[in-house]
Order: sequence, then structure tokens, then C-alpha cells
Amino acid sequence: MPELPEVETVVRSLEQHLAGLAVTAVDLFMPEVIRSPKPEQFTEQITGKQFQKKLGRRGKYLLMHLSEGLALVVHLRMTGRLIYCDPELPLEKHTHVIFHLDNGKQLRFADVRRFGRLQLVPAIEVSGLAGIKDMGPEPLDPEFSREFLKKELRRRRTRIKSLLLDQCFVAGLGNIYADEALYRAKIHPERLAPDLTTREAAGLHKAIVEVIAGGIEHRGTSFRDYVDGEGRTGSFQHHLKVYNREGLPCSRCGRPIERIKLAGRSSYYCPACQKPK
DNA sequence: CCCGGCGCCTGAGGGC
DNA sequence: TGCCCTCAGGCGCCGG
Repeated sequence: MPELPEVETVVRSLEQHLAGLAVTAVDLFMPEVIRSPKPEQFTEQITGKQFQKKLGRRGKYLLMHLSEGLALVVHLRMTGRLIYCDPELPLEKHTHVIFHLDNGKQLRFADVRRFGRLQLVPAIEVSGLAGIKDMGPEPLDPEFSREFLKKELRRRRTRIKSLLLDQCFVAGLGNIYADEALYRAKIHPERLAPDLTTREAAGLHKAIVEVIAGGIEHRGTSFRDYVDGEGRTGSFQHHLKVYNREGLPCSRCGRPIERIKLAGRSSYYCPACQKPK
């Protein structure tokens, strides 16, 4: 569930605590969650390294810069959590990695479904990593402009919802924010991308920027599993207009929100405000 | 090349 | 009460 706003919130909440701390030891309970290097090397290489002042993010990836030019790259996928805490805090079930820190605290990685991955790489290689290399622009960067969006829509022969979920198109959108953006732009999720008008593209651009900025402002959507780096929930779930609201009245017209399956996922939309055309 | 669909995982929730 | 099925969805991978 962590999409861009949730990952950004984790970054901001961890940054203040981790800056300057060194890793003194690592407990690796589930080596499978380490994507690279080999588990023993991962543990050996990260031990003694210090977290830099700033943590970064690219799309849904957390970029944790360390001393000696290393970077810990983390993808939380669906249920992953990174929590900074006291060692006394009871171990949450499915805790797979514990980083012991030189102030006596811990950074823990837990993940019920074990989809999340950690990777330790030279920082200069981050931009070339699979999953990051071909990633589209950050939705809040100037590079993600109306013109860019319109041009991409014309180029891609797919349904608009699928395109919004494609990280090569724009970084960081997942199922929740994609549905919310389409609702705000009044565009049916099954519309073909090249069929959107210039006006609709402009509206969609605005909706994407607003919904992502709103998500960050409210510290993410805690719909199911998500909490930030201090274990706190976000509040954007209270501002969702369509996601997980099947049968509930549309806030614009009162018609019940509907749910369809699209590319294997649920898509929520208002049948009156978002016409198929 | 580009798109759609499946598998990976566990737990929650619904039907019977 | 318990069992089984479906669903949750990000992304790598494969096939058409």
C-alpha cells in the first residue's frame, strides 16, 4: 500500500532520527528479503556505516544514503514497514531485519507478506537500478508537466488507469491515488489514454498533483497496514472520495460509487461523474 | 516492443 | 465453530 505519499512520510519521519547514527550490528532473520548483495556481505558491508543527514526517495523507493558512498535502497511493496524504535519495544510478528544503532535504538524492517526488498549498493549506482532506471518523472517535479502528460497519453495505447499505475509513466502512483486522481479529473478508468482530450489531460495533471500533495500533507493513507517510521498512522483515508467506497454516495452527485476489476485490481469510480464515453 | 495476466505471500473477512 | 474461498496490490516475469 505504501505509495509515494506514504514513502515520503516514512522518509521524513526516519530522517530526523537516523541522521548521523551508525549501524553497530544487524540481525537478519529472513535473508530472502535482501535483494543484493548476498546476506553475509550485506550484513558485513553495512555494519559500521553511518546514515547521512538526508534520506531520499524515488517513486516508491526509499534511498537511505550511508557513509563511504553506500546506499540502502528499500521497497516496502504492500505491507513493508521501517520502524525506528527502542530495543524494548516488543518484536512485531514478521520482523525480518533489525539494524542496531550506536545510540542504543533500532531500525526494524517488518513485512507480513514478504514482498518488500532491501538492497545495499554504491550510491552512484542507484539511478541505474532495475525499477529505478526507467522510472518516469516525480509527479511533483516540473518535469511532470501538462505537456509531458499529454504527449505520453498519445504515445501509449492502454487504458488510463493502467497507465497511471505504470511507474515508467509517472513515479509513485498506486491503486489508491490513481483512482482518486481519476475521480477528481472526472475520467473513467477504462478510457483509452490517447482518447483523452487536451482539456481532460490538463485536468488529470492537476488532479494527480493535488492528490499526491494532499496525501503527503496528511501523512499518507492508513487504510490497512501503513504506518510511518515512528509507527504512526496517516489521515488521508478520511479524504478519499472513491477508493474502498463501493456503494457509498459520490460526494459530488450522490450516486453510489461502483467497483470494477481492471488489470487484476479493483477500480473505484462514480458512474455518473466518470462516464465511459 | 508493448500490453495483459499471473505468481509471490499472509491475514482478514464473508458464506455456509 | 471451523473451513474454504476471495481479496488486498506492487512489481518481476512471461507469453501472445
